Formats: sequence, C-alpha cells, structure tokens
Amino acid sequence: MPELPEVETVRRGLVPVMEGRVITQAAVNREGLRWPFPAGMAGRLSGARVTALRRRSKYILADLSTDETLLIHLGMSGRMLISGQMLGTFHHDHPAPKKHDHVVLDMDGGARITFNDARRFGAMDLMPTATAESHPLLSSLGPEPLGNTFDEPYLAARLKGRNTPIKSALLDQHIVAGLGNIYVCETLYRARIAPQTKAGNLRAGQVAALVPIIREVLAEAIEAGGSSLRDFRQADGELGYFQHSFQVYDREGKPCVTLGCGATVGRIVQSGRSSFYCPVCQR
DNA sequence: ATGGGGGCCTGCCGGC
DNA sequence: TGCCGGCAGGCCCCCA
Repeated sequence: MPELPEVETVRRGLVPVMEGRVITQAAVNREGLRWPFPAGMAGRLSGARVTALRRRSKYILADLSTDETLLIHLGMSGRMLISGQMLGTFHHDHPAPKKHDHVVLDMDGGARITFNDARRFGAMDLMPTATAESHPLLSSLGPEPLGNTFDEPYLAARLKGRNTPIKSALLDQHIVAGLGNIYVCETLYRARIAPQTKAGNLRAGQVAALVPIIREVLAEAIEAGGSSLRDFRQADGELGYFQHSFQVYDREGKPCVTLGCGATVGRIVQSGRSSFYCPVCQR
C-alpha cells in the first residue's frame, strides 16, 4: 500500500518511541510474511537498542546496538500501531491483539509497536548494519527521488531508448526508488505527459520537468502526512495513512481538475495496473 | 537486457 | 442478507 511518503510518515511517527530506545521484548507470531523471518529474529531483537531509524525507498531500516539492522517493508497492507504511549494523553493499556498482528515490539519507554499486515506482502529481515545496502532488496534500487543524485541527466540517461511506457518506467524501482502507482499517476498528470508515452520518446523538456515535479509531489505528500500525523496518532495509535486529495488517482469518470479543461479522467491498464489520466491535458 | 505477465494473500465493495 | 467477481498503493520471478 504505502509509497515513499507514507513510509516516511510512518518512520517519523516511530522515531519518538523507537529511536534511542531498547526493545525489551519482541514477539513473533508466525514464521514469516512474504518470506520467512530470519532465524531467531525475536531473540536477536530483544534487548537491542535502536540507534537510528532510517528510510531507503519504501523500506524502514532500524539500526541496532547489536550491529544488525532490522529491515521493515509494509507491502500493500502493512501497518504499524503504537500503543501505551499517547501524546500527552493518560493512556497505558494495550489494545487486545487483532487478527494479522504478526510482530510485536515492546520498547523500554512503555510503547508497544505492532506490525499488522493482512495481506502479508510485507517483510522483515535482519542483516549486518555494515552491509545493509547490499541486502538483496536494497542493492539494485535506483536513487532516492528526493536525493541529490536524482537529477535530469540521470533520468534522461535511464529513459533513453526505452520502449516501455513512461508510467511503467517511473514505477520501476531500479530507475527511481519509492514511487508507486498513486504518485506516478499524479506526477504524470502534473507533467502533462500521457502515461502511454514511450519513455524513450519524451522530449528533453519533459524529462527535465519530471524531476522537480516528482520531488514536489512527494514532498507535498510527506508534508500532508506530517501534518495529519499530529492528529492521527491517537485513539488506536495507527500511524500512517492520511487522507490526501488526488488530482487523478482513483478519479475515473470525474472531471479533470484543470480549470476550463472540461474533460473526464480516464483509466487504462498498463502492466496490469490502473493508470488514471486526463486524455486532454496529458499528451 | 528488456518488456510483459503471473502469482503471492486477504479484505472490501458493488452488483445481483 | 449472502455470494461472487473484481479490484487494491508492491515486489519477485519467469518467459519470450
């Protein structure tokens, strides 16, 4: 489910209860999610202090005092719930366990973090911190879209000659890491580029425009997540998914929001995924 | 190498 | 109310 902005929002929500804290007890309720958990995961987590909580693409990385790093991927339906330590509110009971609560981390500050994932497309793994970036899930990722190495010359080089639609190219985590279906649709709408356009056929100006637009779309979504987080980590302590208003995503049949356009948002399927777009604005 | 399709899982929503 | 098909924001793997 979550794309880069949602994962970043979750990471920021976890920082106050995890960073610098010791995992006093880890409970693992099943063998694994998408892949088996690493051997002895609960024991390797218990007693470890989280020294830093980082993000790479859609992965959360918790560096531990044991010189291991815990990799967390939320898949499509993964959620992190915080209980036992609410913002200024008197509250220290934990809610009853729910279906699909797969991993539970109790922290020394009194917080409990529960990883719930109905579809089990998520993942957790442990690896030495020193070689974290060579983890198979991370080693071939493209650059961070908000980082310095993601720029126009880079993107132009990666799209050059590619016959795949720009929609698919931007979803390719090897080209740029962290975009998913929603933000690719939103990016192409803002860039006024039709999703069917062959990546290699984009004009230079279009490629140049994509870089700042991708940055803007993601930054705005993180900002929206950050602001909703303040009111969002309450009642059930669920982190993460803010209501965000999209310009085209999931708006099939609704009017294009561009003033005076008057067209209707369309939907096509590309590589098995829905692309939402304005057939008039996007060329 | 590249591009396309299948598969993994469960939950939800709309139509009948 | 229930059943059923279709769909979901991710990612890996296999095939041509």
